[in-house]
Amino acid sequence: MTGRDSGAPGAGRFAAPKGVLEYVPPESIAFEHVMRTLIAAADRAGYALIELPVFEDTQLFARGVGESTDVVTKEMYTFTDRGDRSVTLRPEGTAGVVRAVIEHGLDKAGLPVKVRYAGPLFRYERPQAGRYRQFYTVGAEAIGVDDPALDAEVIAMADEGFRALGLRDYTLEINSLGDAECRPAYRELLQDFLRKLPLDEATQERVAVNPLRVLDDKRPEVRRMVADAPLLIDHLSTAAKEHHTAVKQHLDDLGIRYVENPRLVRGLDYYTKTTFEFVHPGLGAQSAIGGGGHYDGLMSLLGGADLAGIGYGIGVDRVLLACRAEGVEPWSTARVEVFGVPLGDGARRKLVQLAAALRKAGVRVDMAYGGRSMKAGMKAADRSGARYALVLGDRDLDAGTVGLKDLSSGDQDTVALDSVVDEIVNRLA
RNA sequence: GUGGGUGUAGCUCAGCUGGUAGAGCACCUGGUUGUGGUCCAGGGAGUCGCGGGUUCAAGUCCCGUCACUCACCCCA
Repeated sequence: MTGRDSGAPGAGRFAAPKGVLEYVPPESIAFEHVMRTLIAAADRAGYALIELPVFEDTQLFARGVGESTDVVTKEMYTFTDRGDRSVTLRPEGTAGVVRAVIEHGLDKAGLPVKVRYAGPLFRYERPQAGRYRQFYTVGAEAIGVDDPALDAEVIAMADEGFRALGLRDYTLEINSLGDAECRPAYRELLQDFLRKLPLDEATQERVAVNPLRVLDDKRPEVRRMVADAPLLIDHLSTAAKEHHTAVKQHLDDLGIRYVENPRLVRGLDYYTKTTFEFVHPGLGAQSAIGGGGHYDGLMSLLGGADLAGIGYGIGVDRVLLACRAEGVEPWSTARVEVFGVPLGDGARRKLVQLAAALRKAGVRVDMAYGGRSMKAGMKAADRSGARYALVLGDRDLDAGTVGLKDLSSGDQDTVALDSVVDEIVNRLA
């Protein structure tokens, strides 16, 4: 069964691949609004677009994200191309950005390097509410300067994006994962603790390869067992502790509310010091609408200079779910501002010209096509969400006028054909 | 990878112990020979996910299969 889908409605037709979300009108309007709003927040802080491939050398992710992570061990879309290279659809954004920064020497031209990106990520998982195999993120990274103020800036950008959309019911959680000085010792301490617990086999394995993640287990029985586990926050190095304190100070200064979650661990190995997650209750079993953190070793690990970085990834699909859950809808579903309704061939010919002229003037315009009745045309005008209908018949044409109807009030004025573009531009201004 | 739920019109769904496929919404046309959002009338549209079985007869029962969906695990 390749490509065909005999189980889909209309058997024998093609269906989208499993686990992908598609945005078709009118939902796509909301999707695009969310995406643009999130991007705009990063843009205002001086993060420039970086446009990268959606697939990379498999080893980039294996090494960068971490061999022991779930993402690498079981969630990558990996395939061999015709040149016998192993490539992988990007499961996250940061590794590719760091690779590109190194490859193009962006870190040689002044620090920090501040870039943003937006697009699809891919993870081979069983789909469910808020979790898809192809999902959309908006991300930003600041690389090359190790300053808690940058951590705060990145968090504030995400917060600002959510706020601009009108979201309220989310919570910012923060934690510190320590640094190269304190993390190894703590790791051993934690392993010693965890090894004494009667954990299931899979979890014991996790204790061996990635013990921090056991702290983040959702299962109540595991939660109970690790309730008394030593926490990294109590074992931070002086530098990591200062960094953490400074980040919180900045957040306080900015009036950004947060809760400290000492068990917040992220699924990717490269995080150090600050980690954060924005959680929202309206996503089914998922919780994070965005998250990110600080990474000290990733640049050098991937062959670049020993520079720190901080970044976030925001899930556009999940933010949209959050908007729906909160009932916020800050986008307009109006496709156009003006809709032309012609009656007769001469009128249609003139309206085609008027539409073009209005578009040239920056007005969004559509019109009724297909030579149908005026009633059908008005119906289409109504559905388009336009504020004004331009009603033109051959009688008006002879008189050199056109009907300009306000679709919400129903009032209609007669306007001279040669001044109607100016009239509309003025009214919309 | 493991488990639950669901597949009937474009959408949301009804369809009882088997008996000739339905509703609402949407869409199209007309009522209104040049005016939408309300109302009325009419219309188009479904291999009832797919395959097999039982039966005189299957949307309905049985088996298989596929898909979707929710959840576990984990994350955006």
